[in-house]
Amino acid sequence: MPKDTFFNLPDEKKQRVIDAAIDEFAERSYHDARVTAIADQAGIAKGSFYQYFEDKEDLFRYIIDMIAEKKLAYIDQDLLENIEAHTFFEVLRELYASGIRFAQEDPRLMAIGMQLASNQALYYGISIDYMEQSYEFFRALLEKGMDAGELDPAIDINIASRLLTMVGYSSLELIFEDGKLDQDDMAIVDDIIYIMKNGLKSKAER
Amino acid sequence: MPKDTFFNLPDEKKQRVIDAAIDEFAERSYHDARVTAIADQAGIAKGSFYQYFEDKEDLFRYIIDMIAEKKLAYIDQDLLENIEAHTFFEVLRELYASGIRFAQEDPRLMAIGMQLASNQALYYGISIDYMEQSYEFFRALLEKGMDAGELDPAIDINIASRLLTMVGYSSLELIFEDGKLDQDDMAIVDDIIYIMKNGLKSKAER
DNA sequence: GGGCCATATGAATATCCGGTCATATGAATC
DNA sequence: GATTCATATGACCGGATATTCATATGGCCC
Repeated sequence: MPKDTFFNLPDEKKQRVIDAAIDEFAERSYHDARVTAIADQAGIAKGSFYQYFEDKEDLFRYIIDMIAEKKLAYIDQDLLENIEAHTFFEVLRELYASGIRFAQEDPRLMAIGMQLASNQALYYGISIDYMEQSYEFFRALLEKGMDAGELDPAIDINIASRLLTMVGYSSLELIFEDGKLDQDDMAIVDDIIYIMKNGLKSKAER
Repeated sequence: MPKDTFFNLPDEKKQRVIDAAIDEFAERSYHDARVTAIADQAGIAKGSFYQYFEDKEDLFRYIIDMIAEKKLAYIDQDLLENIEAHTFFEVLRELYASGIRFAQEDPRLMAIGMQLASNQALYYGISIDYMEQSYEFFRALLEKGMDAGELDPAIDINIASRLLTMVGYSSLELIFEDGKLDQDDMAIVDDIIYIMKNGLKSKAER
């Protein structure tokens, strides 16, 4: 947790520090990110940094928590509250779509999130929780879909929940491959959903 | 390329260096991996390290190439040579299965491979076209499967090839979460193949 | 003005690491 | 035993970085 000194800062200055940190962590891994660069870009003295945060990790965790919170906010709240009124695949589509909206809004946050998601080994304690949360969410969603008869009962829910988490991240990687985002992105999501829904097998062979 | 001095080493000593390197690169990212730690663990002087390799990157590439080669060897060669005689899903199953056999044999090699595959951004300057190769392979496989009428023609081959690559890696991550899943590893592969083949949708709704 | 307190500062410190180099070793050859 | 050559060694250098600390600043209350 950042120190009181940080929270007491004028909003504008606080924001400068947060912005500088996001820039640095988006460009470099946690270990390679430099406190000096963050302080410089924020226009504060290096010493001040340590008046605000215990250490580098303190800031990193703060930023990660902020990203997680922000990402959650991109999911259509109305849909989340009336989840019963939607089909499994509608909800899945909205989840993947919200990931894309989030990435479009601030690619830096996505870059940080992807690092965390894809390289857990490097961030032992820090990332596991968020992954776990995602599994839990998908598990609940899959169970509901199964109860409603929407899903094939032969599916293993544990495996499917992990698969859907990974596929969600894959979609973001796919979309970011060319470096730019455009309206075709939703088409990619729909292609992915199509595969997850119907499988690869030709209809003739079913 | 390592220097001649390295290749002239007695096998036992060579192996000690390789083992130490694998341990270090499995635990830390390329940038965080320490030449000193590798030399120490291998029981050689730091100076000797530079008699064997140009620099850290030289050793890293050597290890990566070794892993790629080893991984390829885990794929059933007979199946690869007679690929025409097998269905798409048979080949897919064997590919995923070989990944698992490889990971079981030496988890350290998998850890290094996963790092590379999932986060090339961390290795600025060291571009390794590992992933691209996998896409290409899956693309060719998908095209063949589509020509044979095994696959749904509505599938986007580019997207599917990336998805299959990612899902392959997901399966490895899945089997590494021991204790959470009470099935044996090949059963996990079969569950994943089932989903990729048939999709999540219930048969009643098709 | 003077005392108090939170905050700001950046030079200094401590640590770590990749890579170099002068020197040592030891085996083979004559 | 002298010479040569490949190999081994670890102290050392240069650079980078996180963190500390003594000092300075500036607002606030009396």
